[in-house]
Amino acid sequence: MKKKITLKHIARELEVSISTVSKALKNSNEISADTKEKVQAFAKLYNYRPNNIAISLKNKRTRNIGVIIPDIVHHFFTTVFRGIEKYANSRGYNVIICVSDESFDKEVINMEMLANGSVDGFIMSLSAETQQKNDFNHLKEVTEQGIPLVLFDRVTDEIECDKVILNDKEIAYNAVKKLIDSGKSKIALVTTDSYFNVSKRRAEGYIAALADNGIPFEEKYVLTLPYREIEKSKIERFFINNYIDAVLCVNEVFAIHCMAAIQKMGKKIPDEVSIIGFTNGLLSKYAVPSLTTVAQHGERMGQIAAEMLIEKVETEIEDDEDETYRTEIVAGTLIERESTIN
Amino acid sequence: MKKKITLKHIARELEVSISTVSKALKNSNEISADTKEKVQAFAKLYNYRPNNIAISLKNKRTRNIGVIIPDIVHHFFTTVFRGIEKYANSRGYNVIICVSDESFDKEVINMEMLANGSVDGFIMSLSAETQQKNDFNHLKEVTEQGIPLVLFDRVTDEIECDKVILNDKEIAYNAVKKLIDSGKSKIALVTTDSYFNVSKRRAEGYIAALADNGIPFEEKYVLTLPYREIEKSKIERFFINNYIDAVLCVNEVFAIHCMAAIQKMGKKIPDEVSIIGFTNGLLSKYAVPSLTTVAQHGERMGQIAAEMLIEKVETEIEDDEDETYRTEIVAGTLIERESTIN
DNA sequence: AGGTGTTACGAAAACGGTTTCGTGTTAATA
DNA sequence: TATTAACACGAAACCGTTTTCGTAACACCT
Repeated sequence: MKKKITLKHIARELEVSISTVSKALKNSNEISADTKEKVQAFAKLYNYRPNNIAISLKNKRTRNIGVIIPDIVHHFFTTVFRGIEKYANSRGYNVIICVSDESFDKEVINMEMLANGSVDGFIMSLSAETQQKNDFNHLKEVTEQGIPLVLFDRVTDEIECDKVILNDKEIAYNAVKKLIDSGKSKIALVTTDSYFNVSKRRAEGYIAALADNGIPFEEKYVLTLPYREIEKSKIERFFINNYIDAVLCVNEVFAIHCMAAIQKMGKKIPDEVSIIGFTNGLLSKYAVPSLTTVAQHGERMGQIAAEMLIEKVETEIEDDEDETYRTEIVAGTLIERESTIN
Repeated sequence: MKKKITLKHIARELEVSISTVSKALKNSNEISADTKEKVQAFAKLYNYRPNNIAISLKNKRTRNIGVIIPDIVHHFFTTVFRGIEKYANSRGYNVIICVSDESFDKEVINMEMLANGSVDGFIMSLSAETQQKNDFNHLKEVTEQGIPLVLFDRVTDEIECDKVILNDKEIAYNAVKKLIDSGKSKIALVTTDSYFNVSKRRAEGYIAALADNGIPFEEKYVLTLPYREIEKSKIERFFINNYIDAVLCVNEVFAIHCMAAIQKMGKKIPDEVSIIGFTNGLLSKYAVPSLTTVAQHGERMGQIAAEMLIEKVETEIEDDEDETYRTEIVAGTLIERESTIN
């Protein structure tokens, strides 16, 4: 077993001091060409690599980014994560990931674990429970310690920090507009509980589009589903009890379920009922008929979040001047497929 | 901005030594009850938390696990990751994740980055390129340094370490057997290039099942597709040129594509053509007809991998006794849905 | 009074680096 | 010949912990 070699070993072996070795490896011009060559050759031979932990301790910078997301087996979050990871890596950062599993407590524990020196900053999307409780003290504590934080998708106004979100309202508006333009008027909204900010914003777009086109908003056309454990029968009843000719769903899985329920009733998609979902994942692409959907550009969101975070991490903030925070809005794209009329 | 408080701060404030503070916080009985109380109260008041990095440096243990996977936007890998993360977290470990993006070079770079003190051990699944090149020196170097490594799913015989794999051959055998039992005999295999060990093992099961049931193996019934960028026309031609009544696909996406091609020809699934895939993801569940598939139990695989790794990480190996390695085999489960005849 | 034991604490080394500053040696300059 | 500057290197502090070891102060026993 070859143990890792340290500066101390090299120094002892070459009968120089540790400082000399350190400087020689950094090509410092304090050190003679001779010595540098000797040290560098030796280091190369024994494959010397500096210990990251020691460097982190010294520099008070870990080059680690903490990412906290509600779920990892989830298309949108994984695409965002890919964007983060790619960009962070290209900048020499590693990513530590924690999954809150939609739980407030886990989110808090994970943040606290990572906040004690393990990471230089956080990128996160709030858990369902956190949004419901509306308790953001763990975020406050972190930012008060001067640790940068970037929130994406599931954000909150309560915390001042950089944010990346989709233009949820506008794109939902556009989606509904498209349904209306294709002749639909009995348009349902299938959504989650309103403590999801994202769903709330999408609902606003839905309502605005109806209003602007002279279609009355009807409460009964809104179906609210739990985030997990969807009851098929509830969906089926909804479509049986309401005459509906188009549906906007706030995610892909809801859309697929709606599609199944509608097809089960013997209605044709898109002619009798059109469907638009959110999250341009595999399901939308491979569904039969394929699903018109809002691409959220998760990878781009992730990259932007990582850019913003690293920017903050790497710029020393002067104590006197106040921080400024940005909210970056990514425009969704409506991907038109077979579930809507062209 | 509240800066993080350290032992030194507490010591100065309370006019005791750093060692006393450290011991007091650990409830050492070297310290008087009075002093302990004082220190602990102060620490609590100022919300003292020890610096992870300093502890890591001191203990030469990071409580970080490095996970290197080929892709993150991939159902199977995310489920495995979830298993790893859950278990690791419950044991007080954090997970640093790197994505090799199926590239050998990235895999090497990522390993080297993490091997210099950032993690206590690795869990990984080989990139496509690594399997193709058959070059595992980066793995050797890591294990030679005494850093534990657990390989899952895409493993190699070239490296001695703990491994977790699916019973690919057996479960493929069972799947094909099921197709045969339901009256099928023209059974196609849709697979990836054979440098994927996983595909190779599944092909063996396929061939064995045919042989055991007196069905001749025919090369022309094997369709090899690239891992990415699938050409639909190639699949369609395959089914047009060959009379086939059942298909075994080594993954879900291939299965969905086959299904589309078969349906396009106007053939009925499962009566005219039955399909079985691997990876029990959303696609299989929500496809129409829904897809019979082999559940790989990714989350369990992940948990087992994490257990094995942490076990190795936490047991000091005596230099004299040799290490022993295990290969844990997880039994897949055939989930029967509508794409096969019951 | 001398020896022994206990209690309660501090000094210092260690983990593996970086960096500042001091200094001995040599060469160039006045 | 004395002064100075450049060069090449080492000592030591520092990052924030843990842990070993030494010891002052006191009590107890003979």
